[in-house]
Amino acid sequence: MAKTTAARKSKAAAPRQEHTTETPDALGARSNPLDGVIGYKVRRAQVAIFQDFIHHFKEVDLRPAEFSVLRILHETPGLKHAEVAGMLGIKRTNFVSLMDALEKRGLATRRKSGTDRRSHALHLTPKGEALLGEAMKLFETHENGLIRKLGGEEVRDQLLELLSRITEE
Amino acid sequence: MAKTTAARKSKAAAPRQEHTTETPDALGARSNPLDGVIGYKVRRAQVAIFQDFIHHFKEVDLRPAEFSVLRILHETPGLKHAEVAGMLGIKRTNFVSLMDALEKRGLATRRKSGTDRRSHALHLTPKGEALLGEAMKLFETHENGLIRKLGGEEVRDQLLELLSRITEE
DNA sequence: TATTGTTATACTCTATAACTATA
DNA sequence: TATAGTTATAGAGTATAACAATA
Repeated sequence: MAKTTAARKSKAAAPRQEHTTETPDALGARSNPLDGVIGYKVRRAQVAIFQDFIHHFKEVDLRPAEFSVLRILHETPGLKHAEVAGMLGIKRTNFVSLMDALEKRGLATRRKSGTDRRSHALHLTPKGEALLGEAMKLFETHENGLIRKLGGEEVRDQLLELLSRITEE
Repeated sequence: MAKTTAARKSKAAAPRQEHTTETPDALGARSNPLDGVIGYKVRRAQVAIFQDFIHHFKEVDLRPAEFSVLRILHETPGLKHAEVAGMLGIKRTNFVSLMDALEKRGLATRRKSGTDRRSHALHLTPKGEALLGEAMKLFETHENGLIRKLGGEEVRDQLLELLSRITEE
């Protein structure tokens, strides 16, 4: 691997394993000084995963965020806009068009809440439940492909745990 | 529902203790069915890292991709558009405006190549080298913060290795 | 013919301000 | 006053088609 530029000295105790992977100088991928950069690697992985997702989900025409909304509303029906947006990690203002699209396709609905007439209780329609069923099969294929690449479910769990350390605070 | 989201008892990846955070059902962060999804976690981590990057790089006004270009041209001067774009993982057509901005700020230059007059040899200016020097210090701070969160450089290397398994193929 | 840089364009994702209707 | 949903808008990031100069 590429020894991130200079400073790599701190904590002399850390055993420096040499890791002799001779990364090939392929087409658009010559070895570059970014290979040891966490953000770069995470972004490249995210792009690769989302592309694979889109590829697998072509027949149900769902993007990652849309699929996530369906899953959330399936697991916890009746949530409000702000709640679902929060779980997705997007602004509530950007959730509107997302929910519009799902409603327009007849996959989800907004019901006026009885307790607070400002908010909406969000639910899947039967058609939404049916499409989610289809989508879950495609998701299994997609996710299992990733798990296989990683080396199994335990490695997957290990990766998720490491990523949580970055996200948590 | 998901079979993949089951079994979650793997031992932590690295030399780091159990960290008994009883994940609070905080503001926009109630426990949700996406927590075991690789793509979701990777995306959340990527967003968090980039936000932290932007925050640290405010005083040099460089976004991740721009900083990456400076680093690449510092390490390997004379590369062509298509080569740098390939290392960044973006289309060459989208690299043009990125390079335009760097050139307009006087940080990098395009020189006509002698061997192939279609292409440009890209170089940093002295001003670009100087700004990169400043930026590298900010980068160290940013990156060291991530490494500390992860639990050390070995854990970082472990994460990079797992992410490579996804990207490689 | 193929490739390099380029323009134009469009679509997605994200971010901010301000409005409305409720509370 | 504050909150939930909404609209409008602007900025990045990414994708495709097509063109001129050069190979």
